[in-house]
Amino acid sequence: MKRKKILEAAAIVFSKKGFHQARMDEIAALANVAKGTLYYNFSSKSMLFSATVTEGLETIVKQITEKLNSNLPFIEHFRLLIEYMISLYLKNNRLAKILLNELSSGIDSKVLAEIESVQERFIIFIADLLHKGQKRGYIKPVDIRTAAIAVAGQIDSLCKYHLRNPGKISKEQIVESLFDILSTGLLKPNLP
Amino acid sequence: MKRKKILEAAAIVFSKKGFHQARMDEIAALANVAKGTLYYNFSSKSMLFSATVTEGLETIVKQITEKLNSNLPFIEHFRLLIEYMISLYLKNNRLAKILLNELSSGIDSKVLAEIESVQERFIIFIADLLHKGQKRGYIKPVDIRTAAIAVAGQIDSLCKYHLRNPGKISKEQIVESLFDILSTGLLKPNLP
Amino acid sequence: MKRKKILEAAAIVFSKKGFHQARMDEIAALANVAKGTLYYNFSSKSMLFSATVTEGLETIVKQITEKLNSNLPFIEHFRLLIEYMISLYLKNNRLAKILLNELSSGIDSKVLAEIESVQERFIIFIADLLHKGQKRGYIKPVDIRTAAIAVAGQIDSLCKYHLRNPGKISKEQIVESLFDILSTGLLKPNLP
Amino acid sequence: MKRKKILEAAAIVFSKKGFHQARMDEIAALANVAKGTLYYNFSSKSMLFSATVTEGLETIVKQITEKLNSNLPFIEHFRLLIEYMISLYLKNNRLAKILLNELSSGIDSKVLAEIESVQERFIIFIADLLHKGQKRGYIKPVDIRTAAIAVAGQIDSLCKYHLRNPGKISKEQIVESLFDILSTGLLKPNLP
DNA sequence: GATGAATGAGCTTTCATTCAT
DNA sequence: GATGAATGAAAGCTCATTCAT
Repeated sequence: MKRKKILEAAAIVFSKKGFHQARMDEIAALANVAKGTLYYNFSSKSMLFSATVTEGLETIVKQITEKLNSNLPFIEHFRLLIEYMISLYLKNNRLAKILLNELSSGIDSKVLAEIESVQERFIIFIADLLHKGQKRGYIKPVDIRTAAIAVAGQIDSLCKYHLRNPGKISKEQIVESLFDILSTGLLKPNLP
Repeated sequence: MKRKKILEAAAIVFSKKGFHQARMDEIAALANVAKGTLYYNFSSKSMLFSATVTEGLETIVKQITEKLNSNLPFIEHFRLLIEYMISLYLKNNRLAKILLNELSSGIDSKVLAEIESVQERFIIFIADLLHKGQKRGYIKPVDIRTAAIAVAGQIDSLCKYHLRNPGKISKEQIVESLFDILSTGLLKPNLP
Repeated sequence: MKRKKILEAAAIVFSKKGFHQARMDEIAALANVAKGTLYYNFSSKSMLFSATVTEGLETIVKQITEKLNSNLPFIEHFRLLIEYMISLYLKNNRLAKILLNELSSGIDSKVLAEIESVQERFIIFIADLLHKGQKRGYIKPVDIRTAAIAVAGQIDSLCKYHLRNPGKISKEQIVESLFDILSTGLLKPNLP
Repeated sequence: MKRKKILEAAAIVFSKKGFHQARMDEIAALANVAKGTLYYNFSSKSMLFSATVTEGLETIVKQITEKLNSNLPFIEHFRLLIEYMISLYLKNNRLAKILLNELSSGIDSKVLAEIESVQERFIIFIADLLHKGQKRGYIKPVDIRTAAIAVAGQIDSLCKYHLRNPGKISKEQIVESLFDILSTGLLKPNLP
């Protein structure tokens, strides 16, 4: 029905403009729906935003989890994770942007908390994957949560750059660099 | 005179609220200046934003450069860079946030280009530092620009997390983790 | 069937909120009926209001008339009238408020005329009772219509005050004061 | 300046339409002022309403008090009070209507309290006058507050009727009837 | 007969910008 | 140079009304 059309339009507009710059008029027009219909389905702009983000994360996490149920050696697993998260970001970047960025002031504190919890769930999801690798002896004894945040930050900034400057870095380059840096770091081995 | 007071107030308000949520009223009040005075000194909100960001970067770059003119061994240099950028972010996070984030639509395209170029200059600044390390044989032959972006992304996401969840990660932890990951990566050495 | 449920709900909501503040949603919910059903039974909000008021007055007038068909001495009759109108107002204050107050602009002029005529009928009803007393020699030769309006006004303001400030004046006090003032006035007799 | 023009326009519109039906657009147009100017001078519709009522009462009370500083015999004083309140109502009926009527739900509770306190002050003002008469032996030992409310109610309903049905009752008739009823009541003296 | 999802005109409010002083 | 009262376009939201089922 119209609810789904609205959520799709909302994801597009919110991710392009951010919460405050997004206009209900624009979302309505894009969803091909009257403005009142937005409010018939969602009680406010904040609630629409919240729904957009929440329902979006479910989709993403489900997609990643499905892909990673393989039984590859860990390194391959690790590379796949990076590759897949980047693919998802670029394909789905509307939501990713929101997930990793939008925390402007001025949103209902209730909704703000909802968004923060969604972000937290995403970080936890990455941390879980890293944790498994650590238990199996593949990952150094770093703080897992910190590492997860760092990974998310790198993905975000590289993908944003890619999207902002089309052509300057290819997707493959991003995956390669990220995998390289995350695997063995930036420094040459055997330094004094 | 008033111009300086305005820029200081603008930096505080813009970084706390972002471009669109910042209100000229608030900036004027904080600068202890009449609203008309903002327009006497800057032709529009966009231009004030542009000036704030540009003049802010100069300060930051100058501060970092001064600190890094030492003749330490590269590894120490590298650690210092990370440590100092994080300190600056946390101290000065107002501007850092803008530098690393704000790219909302709705800004005059002229000003948008200005902001993008400021961001680019910051990336280049990091890339330059990495490049020197590479030439001197300390850094692996990765793509320097990609690495710079990744470094900026990690700093951004870790610092944001730190600010959002006071107490969960200490500043020292951030520096240590970042240095560790960036130096030698996440994976244990000597894996098959 | 549903029509009656709607009218009951409408009386409650209209008298609590007044015409303009009452919402069709609320009436429908209270009547346990879909919003469309309101429009199936009444062509518009104005017509629903009109029906609510008109059918309400009939009930009230019928109730008062029944009570007053006694053959008491006029003074008792008069006191009873006052007492009963106040009881009705307080019990039924939903409609009374409308009858005595609601004349906001913005109602269809047709409906407005209907309401005015209902109010007029109520004033006439009181005037009739006074007129009978006058014919039988109990009431001074004042203008009957004016007196009726004054009586209605006193009842209205005292009851409103009673409802607004629970506990400050009891119902008995209202009846007593009103009866006293209306009977013999405020001034002491035998004044120069 | 514009503040005064706005208050005048607001009094006209609020009293004609009531709080909820009054439109900020209409007030702005009547005051010959841009809509934004309303909000430059008053923080919200509710606050504008509050200011209109409060500042209006001051004027009215001042006017009545001035008139009543005479040293006439009490009966004349009493008649003058009635006559003057009615004149004021009819002349100034915009505010009087608000003072005696407007208590719709949906106003900020803060403002609602303000209005109620203004109404209370008006009742107290009448009660004071009656009290003086009582102390000097002119008024029967009725409950003063109740009497004041009854007086206000009569004035309100008679004046409303007068305004609604131009020509049916003259102003003099209203004064005469009210004075008569309030002085000696409706009943003939010397009844069994 | 009855429903409720959908509508859109119209409302209050915000805020960058202007301009007379 | 500096002010701040005034502006008006544009936003979020409400709600009587309609109509396909």
